Amino acid sequence: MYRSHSCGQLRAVDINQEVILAGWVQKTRDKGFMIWVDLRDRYGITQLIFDEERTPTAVVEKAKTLGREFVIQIKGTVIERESKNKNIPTGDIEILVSELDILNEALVPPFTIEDETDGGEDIRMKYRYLDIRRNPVKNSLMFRHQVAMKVRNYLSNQDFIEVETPYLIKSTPEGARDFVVPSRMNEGQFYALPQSPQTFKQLLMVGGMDKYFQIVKCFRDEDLRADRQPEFTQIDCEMAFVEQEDILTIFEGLTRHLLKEIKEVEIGDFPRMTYDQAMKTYGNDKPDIRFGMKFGELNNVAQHKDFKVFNDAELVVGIAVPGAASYTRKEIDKLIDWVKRPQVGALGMVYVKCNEDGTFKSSVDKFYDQEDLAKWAETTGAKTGDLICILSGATNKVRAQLSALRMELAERLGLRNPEEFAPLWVVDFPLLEWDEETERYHAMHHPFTSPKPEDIPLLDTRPGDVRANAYDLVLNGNEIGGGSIRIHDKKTQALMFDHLGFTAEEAKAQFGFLMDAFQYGAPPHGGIAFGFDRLVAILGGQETIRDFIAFPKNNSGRDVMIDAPANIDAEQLKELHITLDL
RNA sequence: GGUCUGGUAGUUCAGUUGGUUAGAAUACCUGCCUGUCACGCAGGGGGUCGCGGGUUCGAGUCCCGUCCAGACCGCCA
Repeated sequence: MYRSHSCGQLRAVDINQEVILAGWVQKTRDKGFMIWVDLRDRYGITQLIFDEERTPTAVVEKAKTLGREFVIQIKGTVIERESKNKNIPTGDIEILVSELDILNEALVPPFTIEDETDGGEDIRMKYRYLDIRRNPVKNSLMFRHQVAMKVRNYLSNQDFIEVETPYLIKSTPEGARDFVVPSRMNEGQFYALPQSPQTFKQLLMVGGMDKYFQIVKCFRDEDLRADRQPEFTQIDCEMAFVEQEDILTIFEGLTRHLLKEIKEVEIGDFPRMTYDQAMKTYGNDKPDIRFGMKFGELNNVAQHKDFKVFNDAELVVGIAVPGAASYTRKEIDKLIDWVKRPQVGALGMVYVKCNEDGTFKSSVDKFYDQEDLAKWAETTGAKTGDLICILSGATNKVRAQLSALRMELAERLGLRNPEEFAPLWVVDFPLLEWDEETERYHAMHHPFTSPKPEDIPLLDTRPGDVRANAYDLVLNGNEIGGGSIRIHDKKTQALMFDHLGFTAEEAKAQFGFLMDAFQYGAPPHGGIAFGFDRLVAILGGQETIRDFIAFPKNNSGRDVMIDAPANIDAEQLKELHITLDL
């Protein structure tokens, strides 16, 4: 037997018990007459004591050789501490050691295994197995497990069945780049790893599985971000015989359940907002509604004077930044520099200070009088003490820019409280999106999303205005889920492929299996997929998902621990009939 | 593909206008210490200043190139 108890288990009631513990040496405190060792495992820390009078000399001598992260096993007696430690659950007791076995020595780790480690991101990723010993990472992984269990239980209780779908599937040109896998047995051919199990879950609906879910890995060969990994996990769901309303209800229920169970936050009905409303009010299809700073469009009250910049702009729009009228000239200049960075790309920013005495001071006083500025304040909802920040230009660009500014200011003003949760549904997404590069429309969601029936006539005349039965669940400014009611008949699907620029042959080659299936009694169906890593991170109060993934990739998509990707040897390439052209 | 920031001891960082032997904290090693728990005290070892080139009497510091890391933009149906 390696251990009778864990290192987080023993309490005052266990005093006088003989125990066997095993774990890692967190720290030794050698006082000469006495040695204390903090023994750590997943469950906690228990203090061991070796002393001259009560511990066999040979054992004390061995204890002196212990280094950080040595793996040891001890036998001893639980005793009451002379001076207790109120900071840890096992702080009332310690183990008077009688036997000590060093199960494995350890090199000195390259960083400290403590909550506040001295190690940087890079070194911790290289030695991720050591990083996982630290509480913040260990707890994040355990937290992830908890969320996964709640999701499984909830959906299972609602009659959802978890079905595994294949990872080796077929590449399709739409959407993200595929990771491809060469097939040895099928010369010159490649599998692709799924970007999502989309078509398979639809086929499960045709198969009558009715309510399906899967916590599943998905793969996209695109550049990474703090909240984006090339392999990531989705809670993938699909239901048959449902309308949009049914899906929103069930998965609002799931989200509410998670917030209640995990965060003990009770949330009523989630607000809903159309895509158009979200873009107009927040410049963004995933608005963070934990705070205000709603957009005020100022065209009507700002394009009647000689200010050319505004008069030439498609959109003039501002936000009221609470309490920011006190910003100095220098601070405002820095803000203007911030919006002019290439990442944001504004050409400039007009501001209005709403003074405590009710007057306004703006950067465009030359053009506008107090009456004008008062209207701006009214439109943006600015109060005295606020600073109105105004951008102008092409509608889509300006909205994106002002949205970036809004988020940045909220961050700086501490309005993005990670313990506050503000979910909402964004609905009525456009079906199609114009792609400048390819100069054609492509599906905003994916090509299986159904258009709103009443908008179908617009497909030929104003394709950009066709709305889809598509919806996103947004939490604190993050898209945590998205889905749609799918097309379930061959005719509509063919119509969609046609409008997406597929020839009938291309559509058949790539999605013929789905079109075929639709001819054999496909039920109406729809679904949703949640970004599980992101959901867990947000519930855990973080924006970066890496600490919630056991072995994440770095910014360049590398696993620095195992050093992947890597070259393969000539023999493997030959077997796959692949020659490299580098 | 682009913008920005960074790379100096095992680790996290400081390093002035270019100027003596490159510092601090922590980790590590040795010794001391009768209740430690961020133990304390004394001492010690530890550096290809990412890499390559250039300017200069002299480069961690300035210039050019390059590699790596991070954040963001593009991209992510």
